[in-house]
Amino acid sequence: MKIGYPCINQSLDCTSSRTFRLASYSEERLVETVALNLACLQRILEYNVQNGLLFFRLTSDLVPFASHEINQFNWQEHFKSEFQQLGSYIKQHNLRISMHPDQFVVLNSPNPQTVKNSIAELVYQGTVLDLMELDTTAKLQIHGGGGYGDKGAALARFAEVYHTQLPEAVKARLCVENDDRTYSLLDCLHLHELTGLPIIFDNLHHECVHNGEPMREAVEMAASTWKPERDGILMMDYSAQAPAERKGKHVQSISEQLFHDFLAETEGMDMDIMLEIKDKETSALKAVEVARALGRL
DNA sequence: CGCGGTCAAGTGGCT
DNA sequence: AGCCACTTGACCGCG
Repeated sequence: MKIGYPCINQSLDCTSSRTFRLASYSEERLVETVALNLACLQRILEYNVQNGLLFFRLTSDLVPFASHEINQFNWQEHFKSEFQQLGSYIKQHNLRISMHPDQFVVLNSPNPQTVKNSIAELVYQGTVLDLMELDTTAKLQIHGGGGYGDKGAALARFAEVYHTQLPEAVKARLCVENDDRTYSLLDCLHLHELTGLPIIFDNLHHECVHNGEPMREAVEMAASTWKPERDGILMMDYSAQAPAERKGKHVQSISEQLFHDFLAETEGMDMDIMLEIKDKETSALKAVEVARALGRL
């Protein structure tokens, strides 16, 4: 089991998510920003290794406007050795890596332009992992997309796009996550049957939208969709509901008791856990302690 | 130099 | 009908 946090480290004085406005786009600005982002990413990875945080999600902002038509620069070639060195460090320390294309990536949209943009974004993020020379256990996680009033038809459209439009390099890394309002675990299983995509499990989303499966059973169902030799072990997002806030909103800081309870409920199961909690590595470090005390790490 | 409106992109639930 | 949240704030113009 590996534990981690997404994208941003609040203890360091750098960010790998630097970007700029489209209006101020220039090649010079792009090169400068990517160089700073990659340098910061190396520092974050070193922090993670030193602190036993072996699972990390790379920010989508590593290369600003990477899938936008304004960006015609060959950043892949220009930063080839930097990516390769980052990948080498990742492999050397046996880190698990994921990326999470944002809400604009909708493979089942009725709008062909949206689908096209979504695929371009997936190609970009897959390319980052390819340039790092990571195997296909490094994943790209997306949601099912919109429901459009007919989830069955929407999932069939997703599968159609998957089979006819996605490059193999993307398909090999893609996984789909249950979301907190449209696609439940069972809906994702349906999509898994249509495509073979592994399901990345989110416990808080499952609490929001489910079909009565107890937590342990739900984790087992998601885990069964991962082919160990291709996908590695189950990845999951862990969070808890922010008290007195809108349903699905993430807590500020981990409840060690709730996390302990979750680990107890999934005793004997192996998975890598991404903590989607506002205070980032602070909670991740606490989670590592809880897992260690239970002999899970 | 700090504040706050705005930022490439989609969707659906809530007010 | 418009706002908000989403895996994550950061940028930049203005006072």
